[in-house]
Amino acid sequence: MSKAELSKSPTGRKRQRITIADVALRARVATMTASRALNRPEMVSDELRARVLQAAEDLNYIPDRAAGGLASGAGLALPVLVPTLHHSVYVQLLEGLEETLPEAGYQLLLGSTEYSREKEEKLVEVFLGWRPSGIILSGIDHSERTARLLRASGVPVVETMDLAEPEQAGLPLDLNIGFSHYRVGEAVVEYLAACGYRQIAYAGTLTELDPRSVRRIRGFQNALKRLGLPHHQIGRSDQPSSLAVGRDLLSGLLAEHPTLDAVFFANDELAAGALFECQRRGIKVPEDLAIMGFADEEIASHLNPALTTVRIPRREMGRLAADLLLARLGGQLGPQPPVDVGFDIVQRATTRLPINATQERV
Amino acid sequence: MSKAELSKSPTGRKRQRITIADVALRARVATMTASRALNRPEMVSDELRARVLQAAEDLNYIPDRAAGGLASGAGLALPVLVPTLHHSVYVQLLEGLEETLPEAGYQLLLGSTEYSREKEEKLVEVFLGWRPSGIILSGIDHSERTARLLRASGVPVVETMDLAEPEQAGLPLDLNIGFSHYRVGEAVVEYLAACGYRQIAYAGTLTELDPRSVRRIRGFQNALKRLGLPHHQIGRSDQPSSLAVGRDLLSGLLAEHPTLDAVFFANDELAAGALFECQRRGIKVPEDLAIMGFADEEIASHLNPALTTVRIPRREMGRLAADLLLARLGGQLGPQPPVDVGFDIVQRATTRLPINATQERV
DNA sequence: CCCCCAAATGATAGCGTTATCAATATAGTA
DNA sequence: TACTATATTGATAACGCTATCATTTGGGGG
Repeated sequence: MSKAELSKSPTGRKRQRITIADVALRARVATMTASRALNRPEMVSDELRARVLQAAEDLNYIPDRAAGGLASGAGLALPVLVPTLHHSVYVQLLEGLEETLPEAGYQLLLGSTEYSREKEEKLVEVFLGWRPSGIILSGIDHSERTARLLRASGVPVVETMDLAEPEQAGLPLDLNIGFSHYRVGEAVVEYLAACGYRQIAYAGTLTELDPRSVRRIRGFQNALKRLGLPHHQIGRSDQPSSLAVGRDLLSGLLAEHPTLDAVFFANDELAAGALFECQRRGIKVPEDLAIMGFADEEIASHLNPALTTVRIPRREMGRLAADLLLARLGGQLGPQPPVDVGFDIVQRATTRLPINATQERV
Repeated sequence: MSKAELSKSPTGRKRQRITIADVALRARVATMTASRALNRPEMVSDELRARVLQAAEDLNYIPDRAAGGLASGAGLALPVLVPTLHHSVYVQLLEGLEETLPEAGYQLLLGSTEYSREKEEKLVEVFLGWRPSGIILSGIDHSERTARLLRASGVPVVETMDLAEPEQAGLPLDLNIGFSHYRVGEAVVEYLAACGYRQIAYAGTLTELDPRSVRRIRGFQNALKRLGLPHHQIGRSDQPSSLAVGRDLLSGLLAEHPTLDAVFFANDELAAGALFECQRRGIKVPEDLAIMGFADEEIASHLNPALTTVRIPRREMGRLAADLLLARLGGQLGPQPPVDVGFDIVQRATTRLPINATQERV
């Protein structure tokens, strides 16, 4: 293919990319016909379509999505914001989204907020510049500006991994699918109490910063109060969660409250770290101390003893979020109430069996 | 702000987005001045700049990156392809990239290939449509079409996580920073042999499909041969790697080769699964069986006993890849030879100490 | 006090596509 | 055979932004 064959720009601006005009030229058709041959094959005769396709292949033509989007007004991008990629929960949420969205023609743009509202705000601002068709957020707590920008943009929003309660005025922003962290906190206490534990602690990271932690702890404390159990034992760390932090949290709690009989960790990674520490110290689980995790990541079922935890349907949440969004994008899905996907307590071997209960699941 | 204040389109095409024209109108300046006030503040007088910024804020204006990119010819996107997000290795590689690239104004677009060349090809095609400034790939093995499209596009490419050897003609595509999987295979065998192990097995997933595995195994086998050790023990699985697969691989290998004294797993997750299985079966590690992992993920140092593994500088690799790419994008960085970041064997407690050696690192 | 240069601002023309509507060709109908 | 409905194809004008070049403004030097 010679340079001469390229369509040339009248002005002096740089010009290098193979454009649809080049393809059309080579196929001896109008650019519009080339565009149609590529995007709406059924509108073009077999012969021209073949010529265009061949020309495109010959020239290694790749359509410019930015230009296409500009012209058609169609959205191209679908940003997804997650707090971190270090928890398999979010990776699996993504997988749920990826099952449907890309094949519907949307490009997922990933951003991680590191649990920071400021970062989230910045990312939302950046991504809104990419003509998104919609946007998928984790959690329902956002900065005022984030909410304003999103509302002003008119872009459909899906908030996942948390549930807006009816009493939270103005929430959710738009679509919402998730589960109640408050109720997780409650349910865990109820479960541990049913197993006969009395000195129950909570241990987590970013306990003040992450609103989900805050609500989980609130549910946890309220349930303790309701059941007449002590409620002052909260292990906190401002580090991002890791096995090492789980270990430290356990050490800290045991140092302060030697009489603890159960600890609920904010995720399985922390719980696993704590369990490793117990192994090292010779603390028997669950005889000396019960441990519960959260999220049911793969490691939970492989630990020795296997970790009792809370299962959340994250892949399913991703799928449902995708479905909701597609329905909205497709047309006539109006405002929807929040969808509660719930959660289950997965009983394994780091807690003793509830009194009057049989094993729920392994 | 009333609808009437919006600049209006002469034709009947849909029109809704707040554009820079709206901002300019409100600030009573030309659109070009508004553009400059936003992008090259120093070129505009204080007064006008203030008016424009205020107007933009009032209108919740968000610039359309696609349009901007189209007009300026500047690249906006920087796609990163990784095989999976389930291994922290790749997440940390990403973190290394994120340290520099976003603040240099580039938007990272993430794609996961699931170790499939076909998926990679498709993703490359999609991403090339996004006017990328560059593109970052994992591995040096790509389909013929992938290579052709990339070359035709003229976009700078960085290949990471693997190293093109001089004898591999035509490789790398462009920039390359990584380490040699072949030499990892060799080094592990040499290390285990130095510890006195004789019956050494390799266990991994996708051992035929993933060229990195293939090369690692080749290095492994060649070293065995060179040292006069048996070389027929390879555990394979076609599942994506997981703790469960690690456990199964261990069971399979032990069933077939009861005399094994050491197993090298293709990653730490597999090794951890195997270790959990040993705990369950009462197999003593390293007395009855030595286990080695690969990648030095966080869990390695927390397992009991702590896992001997191979450390690869993935965050650093990400940083260096970013630096290389920025240098290339910035201007005059020409062709570069592959950069070898190397690897280290991290000696912990799942292998016995090498004869005539002291502990390297904990 | 006039001229020239630099700084600031504005007008215009694309960037690569596609929506829209006009033009042409084909086929079917009366 | 003339005429209209239908299927293809083509020309043109946006989409929202910025590069480029023209115009206006404000001084400093002669």
